[in-house]
Amino acid sequence: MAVKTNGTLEYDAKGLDLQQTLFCGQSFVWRQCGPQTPNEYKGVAAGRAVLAGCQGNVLRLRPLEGSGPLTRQDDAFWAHYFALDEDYEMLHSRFARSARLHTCVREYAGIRVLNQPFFETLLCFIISQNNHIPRIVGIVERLCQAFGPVLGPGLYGFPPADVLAKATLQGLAPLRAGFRAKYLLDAAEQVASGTIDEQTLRALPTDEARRQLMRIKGVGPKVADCVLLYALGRREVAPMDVWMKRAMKALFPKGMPACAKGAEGIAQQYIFCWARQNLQAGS
DNA sequence: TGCCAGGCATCTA
DNA sequence: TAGATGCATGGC
Repeated sequence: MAVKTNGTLEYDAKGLDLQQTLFCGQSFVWRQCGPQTPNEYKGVAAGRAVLAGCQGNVLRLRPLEGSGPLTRQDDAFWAHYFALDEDYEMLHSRFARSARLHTCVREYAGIRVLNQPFFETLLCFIISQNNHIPRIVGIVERLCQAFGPVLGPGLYGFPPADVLAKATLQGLAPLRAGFRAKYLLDAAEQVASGTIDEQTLRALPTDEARRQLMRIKGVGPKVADCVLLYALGRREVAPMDVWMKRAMKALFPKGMPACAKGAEGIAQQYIFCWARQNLQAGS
């Protein structure tokens, strides 16, 4: 039980590194707090707004100004969001069987693959296509401000699908999302109408779930795999973007070693971060 | 100032 | 069916 009497949540962080996890490119909804609290981050997911910080091996979440105390429902939600229910110690020991993966584990041991809300993740990765991370963050912010619920002073959540589905292309123009605006509308319409249903996707085999996701305009293999990995808990898929391909080629010229099979999602999250630091500078 | 980005849809051969 | 091209916008 992580709920404290002062309305905060405290967890055994189990080695979680917030900086590595929140800013390695799997989520676009977290912001670093001011210079006074450099190790604290504010974020919103599923209409829940928190300040998150790690002290030693304690992950502490507290409500943002204007939102109420955190509850038992928040407790379960955030524990799963930060993957505190996954056995990373076991995964690390599996990765360590490969010399190269061992390096990834050593450098990025604190990275967790987050379990993010489905519709939010879908929108974020539609926005991400052919785009830069700073601009993705900006578009997401404007999307929430324009269509999301007010959670506190200057604080907005993601718009629900039915709200966004009622918007028009003209209405989305201030987001400056470019050609992606029509894709956002199609995603919202299909989710709002039930054509795309999260629970149905969860029950489907991964390949079929991917096919269903790709019926949304603007969702191809890359975006679908990101949604499968980050929102639907499919750890066997890989978001094979440019960096990933480069990293895979650099790390595993003869293919992924057998020891990493079954955990590629997490392994590749490590590789992704390794690639961002090492390949960006060197290639 | 111009290239190009964590893709995808559409067109053409 | 595979390869080429255009897309909106803005970061760098």
